[in-house]
Amino acid sequence: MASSIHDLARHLNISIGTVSRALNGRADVNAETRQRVLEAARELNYSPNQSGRSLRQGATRSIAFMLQPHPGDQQYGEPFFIPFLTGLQARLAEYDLDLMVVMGEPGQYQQERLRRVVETRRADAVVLANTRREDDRIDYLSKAGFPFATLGRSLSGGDTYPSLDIDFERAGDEAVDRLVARGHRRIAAIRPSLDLNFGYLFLDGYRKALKRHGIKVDPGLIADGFINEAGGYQVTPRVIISKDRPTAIIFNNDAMALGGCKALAEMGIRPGHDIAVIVIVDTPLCRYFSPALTAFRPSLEPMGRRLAEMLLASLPAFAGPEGVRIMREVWPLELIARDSD
Amino acid sequence: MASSIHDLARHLNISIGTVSRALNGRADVNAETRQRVLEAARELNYSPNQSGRSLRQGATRSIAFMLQPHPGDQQYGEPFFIPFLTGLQARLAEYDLDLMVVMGEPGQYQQERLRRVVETRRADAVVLANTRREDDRIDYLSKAGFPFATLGRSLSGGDTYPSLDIDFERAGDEAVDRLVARGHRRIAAIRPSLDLNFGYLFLDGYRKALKRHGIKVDPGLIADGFINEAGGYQVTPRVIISKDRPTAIIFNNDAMALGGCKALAEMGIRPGHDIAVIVIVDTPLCRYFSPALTAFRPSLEPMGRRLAEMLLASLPAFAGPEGVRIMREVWPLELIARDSD
DNA sequence: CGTTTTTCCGTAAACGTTTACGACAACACA
DNA sequence: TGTGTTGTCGTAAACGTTTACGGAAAAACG
Repeated sequence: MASSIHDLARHLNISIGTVSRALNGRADVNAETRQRVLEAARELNYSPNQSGRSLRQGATRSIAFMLQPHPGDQQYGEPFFIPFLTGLQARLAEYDLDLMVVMGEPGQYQQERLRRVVETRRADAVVLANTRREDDRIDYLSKAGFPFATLGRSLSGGDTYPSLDIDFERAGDEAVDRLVARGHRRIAAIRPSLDLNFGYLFLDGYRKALKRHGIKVDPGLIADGFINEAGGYQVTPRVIISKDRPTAIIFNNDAMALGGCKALAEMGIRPGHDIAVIVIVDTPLCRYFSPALTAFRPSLEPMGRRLAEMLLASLPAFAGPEGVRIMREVWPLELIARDSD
Repeated sequence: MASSIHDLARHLNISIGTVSRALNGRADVNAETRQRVLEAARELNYSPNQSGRSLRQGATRSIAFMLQPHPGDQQYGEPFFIPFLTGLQARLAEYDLDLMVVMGEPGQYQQERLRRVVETRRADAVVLANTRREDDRIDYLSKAGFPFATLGRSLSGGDTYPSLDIDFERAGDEAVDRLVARGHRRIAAIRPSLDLNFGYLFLDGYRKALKRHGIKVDPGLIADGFINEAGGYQVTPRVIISKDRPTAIIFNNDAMALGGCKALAEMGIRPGHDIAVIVIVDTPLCRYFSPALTAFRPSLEPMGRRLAEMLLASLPAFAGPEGVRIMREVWPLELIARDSD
């Protein structure tokens, strides 16, 4: 069934060394012999066995994508990741690299799974998602000297690895800008309570913009909640209760925004009429919600492709003539103005 | 850095054969030696190199999931697949199997990518999604004798492989039932135009239920469109235009439903008021749309786990004491009644 | 023609495992 | 004591590649 390089060699009456060299485009093989080898390979339907290759070369030609569902995130997961994954795997495929997807149990750190991938050398590098502010996965990989890149920034590990993130500061900043320009002064911010770094980045931008506009930051207008619909539902009333009610809310997560809007509805407060709502990361849900939610949208598929490139550029085996480069990029979001603000 | 079985052997002054047997729980090794080996393995932080293992055993311990985006399906992909993938990979992980995700270019058949996986033996089996009515991927895998399972049914390949599908016939049937019970007699059906099998299955159920209720099937009430929002938007007016307007529409896809509702809105027809709308496969979008769309919902995460089990049961290396079994299952959907019908 | 260079190819080792086989010692049994 | 059995381990081959090395023939050069 599966023909090996030995079959080819026997069939052609030459040595396996020559066959291998011919197939790999080595210079020291006669043009005619190469031709014969290639023909025979087609004829015998030969493809190199990846396990043999991996063993000899010490490289598996596959990249692991570590996706960690947030706690409570069950039914439909993050729509966020499919387009990112699409881009990532598309670019990797161009380099003949495979993509392994490793998920953790929802809400559980995935150190074990990560260790397994690294120690059994199932992948040549990993891509981390759901980056935490302090991320022990990053510490582990740095210490182990295992190549990786992250989607999202982290305080861990220094500048030793490529990372690509969305510009949450700027999004927070621009959201405030937009709201202030529309006359709002009391602007609430709702973000996830976990150690997810983007919650901090968002808040930085939010604070900075308020300060620029001479608006005092009111801690009563900032709330943290579980990063899902229930969390948004639960925590939103807290910023509403305050005597001097906000006229606008910025949600740092789409699911939380949906839950928040539900809570608002129950309080008789209509987004887009009685209160302005902006969501920092757009998903299709924002578009179809009623009222359609104004949101900041990232370019996920291009980001996936880009992070693949950045990761490869950091790997000696794939680095171009300029040598290994550690790149860090922060990408802007695009404001999609809809009906909620 | 990476310690091999040789390092262990040298460290303990025993042969690599014994080390391997000890680690693999073979019977013919002294209890005390095994203890020493296990300790040394922990001490030297040893994990078996997967490439070496794969090469020797002729098995990679990884399963490929072939996900093929539909043409035109770009920004957010199918929210459908994340929970399925979660379940699939969770169960596979229990068997220490990895999940490789292979996507095709949107709208392009992925034969090439599939051949590559099979011929270079990068995976031990594959799981096919987006099953076509006649699917050349299935033909290829059957002919090649490569193990696989499918999410979705197909006419290709006979009953030689495990498959798990949603009961689209019954969903179509029940949707009609429900609408008839509410007084509707003119019920339109909109489905994808591609060769996707579920479009046919749905229509079977739809026709069967109409017949049971003594309602003649009106071809003017059935339309095929591109399986995305634009397709639904484009094709929905066709069934509306007919002189004797339908009072209800069943959409066989969530994206098409959203596009269809947009078209209806532009014609001044309000779902839930002027026309009843039911969607066959629920996604979060249906829930947040306004009006919230009544829809049939599958249990995707359990289905993912189940298909993993079914695939493994069909593999000699994993089959239990009953031996290899080829299972085919069709799972019911749950009706989520909302506001659109 | 002799020497050097180039071209091309075969040999064999190596990557890290698993496992069939046989060896040896200890033990049991008659 | 001789024979068979059992327990434990070492040896070596094998999986399918790639590649360092060396050698033979051909070509180039003086």
